[in-house]
Amino acid sequence: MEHMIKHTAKDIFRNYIQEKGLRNTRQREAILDVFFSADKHITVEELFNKMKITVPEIGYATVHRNLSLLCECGLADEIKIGKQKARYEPKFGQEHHDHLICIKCGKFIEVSDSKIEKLQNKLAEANDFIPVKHTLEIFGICRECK
Amino acid sequence: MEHMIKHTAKDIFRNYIQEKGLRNTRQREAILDVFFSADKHITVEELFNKMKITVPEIGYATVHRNLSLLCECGLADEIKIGKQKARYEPKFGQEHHDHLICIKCGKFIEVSDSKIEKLQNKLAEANDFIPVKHTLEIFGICRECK
DNA sequence: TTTAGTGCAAAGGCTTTGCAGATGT
DNA sequence: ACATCTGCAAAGCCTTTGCACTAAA
Repeated sequence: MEHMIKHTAKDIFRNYIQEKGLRNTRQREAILDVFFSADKHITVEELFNKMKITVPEIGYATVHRNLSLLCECGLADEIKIGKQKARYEPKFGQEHHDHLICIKCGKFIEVSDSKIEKLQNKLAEANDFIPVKHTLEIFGICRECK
Repeated sequence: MEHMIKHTAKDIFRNYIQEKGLRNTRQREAILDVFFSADKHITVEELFNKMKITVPEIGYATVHRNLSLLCECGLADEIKIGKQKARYEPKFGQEHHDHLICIKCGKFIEVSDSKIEKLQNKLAEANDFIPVKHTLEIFGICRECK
C-alpha cells in the first residue's frame, strides 16, 4: 500500500514560502536547484559563483539571504568549523550525521553511529539537560592523505 | 615513591618561551595569571577587560596574541560556537571533555564519557581515518532554564 | 497596486597586521 | 646591541544591512 505523499525539497520550500506570505522568485528557484545538485558543504561564495553561470546578474546578498531562508525552513544546515567561512549542507530526507574532517585536505566525510547518538542522549539526561541538537566533528588524517 | 616532577602551567609556558627563543614579559605573566584564575570559556574581550584592572595600559592585540601563544603551546583551546566570538578554555592537566551548551542562557557544562570517546575512535578507524582531536557539542536546555 | 525581493554598495563586528617605540636577554 | 614584544591604529575578511528599484501576487 502506498498512501504516502512524496514531498520533495521543492515542495517543502514552496509550502514554507506560501505559509509565510513570502514570494517565489526566479532567483529562489535557481538557488534551490543549484544548491541541491552541488557539492555538499558549499560556501556562500562557491554557490554565488555557480549561480552566476545561470543567473549572471545575481547578487551575493541574494544567495546569502536565501541560504539563511533554507536553514530557516529546515532544508539546510550551517556548518562553522573554526575560522573557516560558513558552509551550508543540504538537509532533506536523511538522518543526522557527524563529520570526519581531514586536517590535510579539508575533506568532509559523513558518518553516523546510533550507539554514539544514544550515549549522547544519556549523557545529556544524566546532567538534567534536554538535548535539542548536537554536532560531533572528528579531525584527523583521511585515507588518501596518510 | 615520588620521582615525578610537577610541572605547573607556568613551567610549561616558560619552557616553551625559552625553547622558541621568545621573551617573557610583564604582560605575559599577568595574562597567564588572570587567564588561569578566570572563568573558563572566556572571550578575548572579557580577558582584555580583566587585564586592564592590573595592567591598565595593556592592548587588545597583546591579549589576543598571547591567547594564540597559549593555544600554540598547548595550554589553551580555542572554542568557536556558531557565530559567537572565539572563546578560550584553559587546558592543563585535565582530560578531554565535551560540552553541553544551553541555548537559553549560553552556559557551558563540561562533561566526559569514555564510552563515547572509544566509539568515536572506532568510527574513525572504520573509515580508515586517523583521529587527532574531536569536538562534541550538545545543544539544549539546562536544568535551570527548563 | 502593494509588499516582498533583488542588487549594489556600504556598514558591522571580530580578528589580524604594520609599525615605531619599549623592553627582555 | 639586537630581536622580540607592546600598544595603537588601520586593514582584512566575511557577514549583514539600508535603500532605491524590480517584480511577484
